[in-house]
Amino acid sequence: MQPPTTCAAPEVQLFKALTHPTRLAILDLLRGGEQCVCHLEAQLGLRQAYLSQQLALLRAAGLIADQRVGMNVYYRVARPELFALLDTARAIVGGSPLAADPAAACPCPKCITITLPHPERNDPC
Amino acid sequence: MQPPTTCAAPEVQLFKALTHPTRLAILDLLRGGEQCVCHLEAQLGLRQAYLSQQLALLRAAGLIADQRVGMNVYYRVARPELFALLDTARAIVGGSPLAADPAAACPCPKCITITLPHPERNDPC
DNA sequence: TAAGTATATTCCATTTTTTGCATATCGTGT
DNA sequence: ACACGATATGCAAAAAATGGAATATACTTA
Repeated sequence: MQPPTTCAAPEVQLFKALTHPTRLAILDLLRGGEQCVCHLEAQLGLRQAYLSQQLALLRAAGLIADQRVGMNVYYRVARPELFALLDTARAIVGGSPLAADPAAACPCPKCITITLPHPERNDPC
Repeated sequence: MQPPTTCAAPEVQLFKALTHPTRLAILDLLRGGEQCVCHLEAQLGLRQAYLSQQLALLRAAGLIADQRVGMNVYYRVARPELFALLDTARAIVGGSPLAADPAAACPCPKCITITLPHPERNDPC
């Protein structure tokens, strides 16, 4: 409880969720639509448990939503305005929307079976 | 140094500067134009030293700029896009742009001499 | 039901951030 | 030069974020 001048400011929680390179990278990967965890894991080259922690944080902040399909869990951005927010932020600091490593192919069975020839963009498996 | 997938992400620094109710309140007070420190001090009801620390942080982040006029220092938002960022953030989390306490009049001589009758908006003294 | 795969959670040590206090600095007027 | 008002900075204790390891849960398939 602080003086009435320093209000609760729910935006703070939103910004806190965004103060992390990994979490920003995750959101960027979700620009192309929902992605399964294994995809994110492969593209970012991070350990599963660690990635799951960050996903849980973003989920708790209400920024992403998950949907279970068979064996996999697909995540998507819950509020599309988030992308506008990230774009504005980049316009201010002059950053680039993350160069998703095209060489890192997703090892999940879904992607392997389909064998996409030109992974130009993040395709939903 | 992290794997190439987790890039430096300068946005993180921007968001970090925004993860604080006081700093958000300061930026909101600057919506109406530049304000002297004593103004912010009075409106927010915070100790001067503490406020100055937050201002220094925002300054270091390149979000605000200061200008010395006589005895006082006036701060203004360096990147107007910041307001768009804050607006988008509020659209996501559903917050209000801070109800600046109209009862708290600025005690600095500049404001007292002018004796503004209707402080409806943040006027630059 | 049992095993296997995909994803989540909990615990913990380390590092970073926060915040209040004391004090320093800078410009102004006398 | 001196004192004063306005603002800034350094420091230390408390609080929070970070990232790793082990482990738990939830489907699916056999």
